[in-house]
Amino acid sequence: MVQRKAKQKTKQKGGAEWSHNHDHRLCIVDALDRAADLCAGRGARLTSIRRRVLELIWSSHRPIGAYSLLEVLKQERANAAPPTIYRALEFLLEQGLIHRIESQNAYIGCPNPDPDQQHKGMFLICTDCGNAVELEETKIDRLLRNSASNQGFVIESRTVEAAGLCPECQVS
Amino acid sequence: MVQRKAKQKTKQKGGAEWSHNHDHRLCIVDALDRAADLCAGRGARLTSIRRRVLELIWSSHRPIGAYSLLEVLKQERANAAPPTIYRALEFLLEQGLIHRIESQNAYIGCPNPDPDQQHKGMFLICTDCGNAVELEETKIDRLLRNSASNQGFVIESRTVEAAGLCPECQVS
DNA sequence: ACACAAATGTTATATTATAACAATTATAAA
DNA sequence: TTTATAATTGTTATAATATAACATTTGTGT
Ligand SMILES: [Zn+2]
Ligand SMILES: [Zn+2]
Ligand SMILES: [Zn+2]
Ligand SMILES: [Zn+2]
Repeated sequence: MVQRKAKQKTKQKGGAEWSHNHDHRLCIVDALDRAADLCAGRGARLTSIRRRVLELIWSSHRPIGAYSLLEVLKQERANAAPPTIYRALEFLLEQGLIHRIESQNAYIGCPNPDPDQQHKGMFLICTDCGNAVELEETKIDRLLRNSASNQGFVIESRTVEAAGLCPECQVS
Repeated sequence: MVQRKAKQKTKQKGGAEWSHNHDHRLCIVDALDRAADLCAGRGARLTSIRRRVLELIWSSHRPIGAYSLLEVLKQERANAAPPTIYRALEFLLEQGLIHRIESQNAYIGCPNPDPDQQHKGMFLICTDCGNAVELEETKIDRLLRNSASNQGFVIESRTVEAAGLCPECQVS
């Protein structure tokens, strides 16, 4: 287990992400710590490339594209190429550490990776500032499963992405 | 107004789409008729290319990609090129006659285009047969809007796509 | 040290989508 | 009907996203 002290105390409240001025360094540190723990517990190897890509994804709360990541990574690692990024993304997705935003061909860190099973997030995405936050709405999930079930359909995975204006971007 | 006789009588019940053996010619005819009516009512021009692309999209209940459409269209119209397809898709999306399935970069016909406002569908997509059906769940939509609203977020559009097994593909 | 598997490097290519400008066609005013 | 105008389509090129295939290197356990 990686050294971590009083993680609970540093962890921020849910919804803090809409605040454009929160201390984002904590988001990054927490995400990398959780990732290290999860991978260690699973015997999965969070190599330096993978860790760095995860860190780059967490550089903001905005979904980021594969080639944007590549552009940055290339400055530190001259031989980085598309497969470098896509392999890291594949690993991080498998480990449930990031999610793919289908409507943007982009990737975002999962703020609450599940140790047991990987989940697919539900997102609110601001069309103005670009920030996205993950919902934890089991009710919606249940209702969707029920609707499907009424037609005899069994859901295995789902994509829910809502675009609109976050509270900070509604100048009113 | 295009000639249409007793459309109500030919129209199939909701959910018929999961039946792999329904009379799909009726789906196509209805879709093209409705499209013609809607466009006429709006002064929008359903040109032969646009109409043909819509027909090709309706050739099944499976989402179809732009380049698959192009492949077919090229056989009838030698000078068809990517812009030919993408312009038609853009028009059909604007008119609310088709939807884009984000998780597949593919397009599917809307079985119930709204004369007034265009909506974004919610889909159940079978991973086995590939068929997709559109849900009409206002409850889910309302719940999602409420969840967003609790965070001060205002939804403008949304993507809901659930993958799984349709009743016909659950061999059990 | 050795064998093996996993990860990364490298080159090429596939897939999806748009930009830019020219030519044609539909619409309606003169 | 002619003519002006806007909408649509043709055409060529390129951007953006993603994967295939195979070589090389690195990590892990024996
Ligand atoms: Zn943050
Ligand atoms: Zn915002
Ligand atoms: Zn049908
Ligand atoms: Zn099926």
